[in-house]
Amino acid sequence: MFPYPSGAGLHVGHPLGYIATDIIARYKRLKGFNVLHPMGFDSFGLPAEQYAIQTGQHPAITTEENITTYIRQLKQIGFSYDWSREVRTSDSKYYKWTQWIFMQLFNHYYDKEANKALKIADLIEKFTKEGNKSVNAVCDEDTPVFTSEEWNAMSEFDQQSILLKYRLTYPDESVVNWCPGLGTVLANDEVKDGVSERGGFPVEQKKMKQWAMRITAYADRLIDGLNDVDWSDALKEQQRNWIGRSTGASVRFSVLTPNPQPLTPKNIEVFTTRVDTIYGVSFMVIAPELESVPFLTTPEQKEAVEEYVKWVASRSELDRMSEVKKVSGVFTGSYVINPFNDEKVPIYLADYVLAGYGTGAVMGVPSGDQRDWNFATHFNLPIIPILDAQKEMETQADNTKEGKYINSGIINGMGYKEATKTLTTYLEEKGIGKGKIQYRLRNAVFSRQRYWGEPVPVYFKHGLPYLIVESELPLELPVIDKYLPTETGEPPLGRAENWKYKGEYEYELSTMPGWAGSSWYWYRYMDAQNEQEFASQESINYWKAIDLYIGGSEHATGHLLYSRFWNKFLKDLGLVPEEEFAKKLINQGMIQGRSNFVYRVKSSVGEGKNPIFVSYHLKDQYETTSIHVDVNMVNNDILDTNAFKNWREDFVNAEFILEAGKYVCGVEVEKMSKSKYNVVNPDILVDKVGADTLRLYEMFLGPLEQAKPWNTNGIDGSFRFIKKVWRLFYDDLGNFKVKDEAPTPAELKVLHTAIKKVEEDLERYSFNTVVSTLMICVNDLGSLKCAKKAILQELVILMSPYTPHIAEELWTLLGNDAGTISYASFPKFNPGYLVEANFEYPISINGKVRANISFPTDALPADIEAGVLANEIVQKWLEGKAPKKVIVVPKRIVNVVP
RNA sequence: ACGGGCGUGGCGAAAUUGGUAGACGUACCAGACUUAGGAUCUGGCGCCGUGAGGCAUGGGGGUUCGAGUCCCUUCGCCCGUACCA
Repeated sequence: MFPYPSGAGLHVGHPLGYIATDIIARYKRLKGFNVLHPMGFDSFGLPAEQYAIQTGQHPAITTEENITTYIRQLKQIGFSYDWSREVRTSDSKYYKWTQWIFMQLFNHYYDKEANKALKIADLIEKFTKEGNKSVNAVCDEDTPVFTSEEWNAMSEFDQQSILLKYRLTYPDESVVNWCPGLGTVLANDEVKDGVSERGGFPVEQKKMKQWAMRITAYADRLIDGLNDVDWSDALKEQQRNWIGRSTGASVRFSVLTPNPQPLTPKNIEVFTTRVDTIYGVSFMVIAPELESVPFLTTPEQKEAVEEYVKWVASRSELDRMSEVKKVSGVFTGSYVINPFNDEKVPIYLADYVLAGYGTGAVMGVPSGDQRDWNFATHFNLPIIPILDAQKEMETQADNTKEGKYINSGIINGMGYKEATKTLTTYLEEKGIGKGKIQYRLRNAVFSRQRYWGEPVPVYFKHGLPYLIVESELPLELPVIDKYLPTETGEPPLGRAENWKYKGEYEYELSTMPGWAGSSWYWYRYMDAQNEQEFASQESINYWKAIDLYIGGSEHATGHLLYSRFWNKFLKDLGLVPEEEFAKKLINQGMIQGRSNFVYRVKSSVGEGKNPIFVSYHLKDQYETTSIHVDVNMVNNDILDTNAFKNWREDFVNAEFILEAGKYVCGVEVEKMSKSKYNVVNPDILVDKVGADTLRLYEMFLGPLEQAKPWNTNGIDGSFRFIKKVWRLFYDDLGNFKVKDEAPTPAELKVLHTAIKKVEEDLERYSFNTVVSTLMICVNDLGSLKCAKKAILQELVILMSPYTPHIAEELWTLLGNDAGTISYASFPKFNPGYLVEANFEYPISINGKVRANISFPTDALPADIEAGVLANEIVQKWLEGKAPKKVIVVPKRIVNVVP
């Protein structure tokens, strides 16, 4: 995943995934593959704009500077990127195509019959010929049904308004997450616990006109496609939950109110996943936020209802979440009629029903749902058992589906499956409901009231949006002098002079969200310079999709979902070949900060006193204050006291109470942040120990997927490895000692054990164990005093994915041409060199093969042939040579080449 | 509450399908070479035991010739979602 180029530069957590992909890229190249391993920058975004607001500096300038830093840092770590393919989402040559894809979305609708996106032009043709009755397409709920005559008689305005209900991107008046602190709207995945993910500002619900993406059209394919990708279960499950598909039925209840008004709804529709419990309905609950509430309220209940609605509105998101268990609600005075048994059912308001999900109305079945049971118990509503297997109705609901139905009219005596089918059929026959699939996923808001993003290639005529002409792309971001919203509350683009299409029509003033540019960028890598297409068909069909994608799991319901959506859309258009854009995904674990502390003795603070710091294990003997200390002055938790004295003016005269002559610091794992002085910049490490050591160490730290605190305590080991490798080539006096002699079997064994292990581990993306293997190999060769060119040359190739710099240097020292290390030169494993491998023979117990007995080949007495009974072999072996150890390995046969 | 994952020495961790648990690295201890060492090399390093040996993968139980690995149960931790009808 490409990075957002932040002002802080690369920190030590960033390269983790990049090192891993670089290793795989280099390894695959060694094996002869053609590898596309690029890098780019997600360079539109909020921080650069916030900075611009504060300083007046144009975001393009800050972004450019940051990217320069990033590139310098990345190059320093030695990534083998093909920089000629670099992309930047804020480059107009790039966002031209982001805008182009937006236009395609505007020009397409989702056809349920074809189960793919089709051209709006085709839809118009259908409307002209046969209206929309026969059209089975994804559209807004309120889309009217019309005939071809009606369509053809419509004004341009009305026709365009209707088409907007079908387009895959459309302006929509909807409730959005408005963040006053940031002055923009946020997507659901950008809001965490009622505050903005970035900045932590409060977020409120507000009705606004916004561009939206009809991602819900792809809900099913987004769920189904998860079966075909090699992603972690946790991540797939997260996406499934986010999409939240539930299968059930919608049922329409007719309203019975003593005081009907013109705006009183005639029916209330509910969605239920348990239509089989319909005979157990004893009340209905609707969300207090629904517009129809006042029209369902009787005069007697008016006061109570208004009070309740007010109370609900006054409660913050946090209050609501913390009081989930508490039952609250109020009776409206009105009723609905259960269409199955004509029972009169009271309508209540309660805040456990969400306005935003389904229809905002729920049928209450206390016998089958715990929340409904709580509600019914609280308000003394009847609890009707509907299954003969249900029991203990006095203490809790029973949501199992076992048993036969009772008290249930047409489904009495049936089981769950049959009942559901019968009821759904009945609903559809009578026209009072239907089988329905409900999603939690909302259409994605696609506008940000911001400057630093892609302009939307749209202008407005008579209040309706029109696309600009394709040849006019890119629609470049205009220059403005201030980055705040206008005085009238319009987005910053409202400040741009002459920001009008053909000098006449208003352009869209909001820009695209951060995820626009990142939802297709991997295709641009395939053909980064193309000016005619976002990438040529030839290059797309050659590279197809991402084979290995590495990045944080925080993108589960954002980038990774939107990218899948856009990819499926592009596939529908026949522009890309694969349904899923990333076949294999690894979520790298977050690198946490590891803070170090010093402990200042409280009594040493004050005028004229020198501050005294006490070492960690002695601190309990004093009253102390713990102070964050810069981790860059600490090595293996031992403080560099001189550096510490020079760190801050008030510490110049610091005194220390040491233990064993050292100052030991305390440790805590926290988030990496400047204020905690625990941010480790890779530059410092590269200076100290070199890029190869950093790469090696980051991989050695533990499994890639695992979150772990950054800890440089073990980095010396990786550095020592590099030095040990060097000593295989040079003696203590600095003389080159490699000789062109034939390797011994022992040396070959060491090398080939390593080749086998490295290859196996890299094929299963076990990055950390490879480092161990390399270390063992170098240690063993050191013990053997091996300085044979044939061995060392292969070793160099083997370690080159991890430590490319030193490998390249040693490669040329061995007399090879620089740069030739990368071509199909991965050493071939020869099992014949594993001369100590065991032979295994089956042992039978009670006539059944239960085990194999194994022993080393060199212990094999000469007169034994394969196939002789195990017991006999063991006997002969015992006679021939005393065994050190006998290992019995059942049900396992290893093929060995002696 | 639900979903996903995890629990192994002082620490980071290995153990690919059930098959010699703790590889490798750190830290620590001892020794060698050294004016010196934050260099290098050698040896030791799960726990109990002088020893032979015994006990050990959060706890308890099970399957198996054999369990860190599979099953049940329980405790603890992390991540995600949160009244989704």
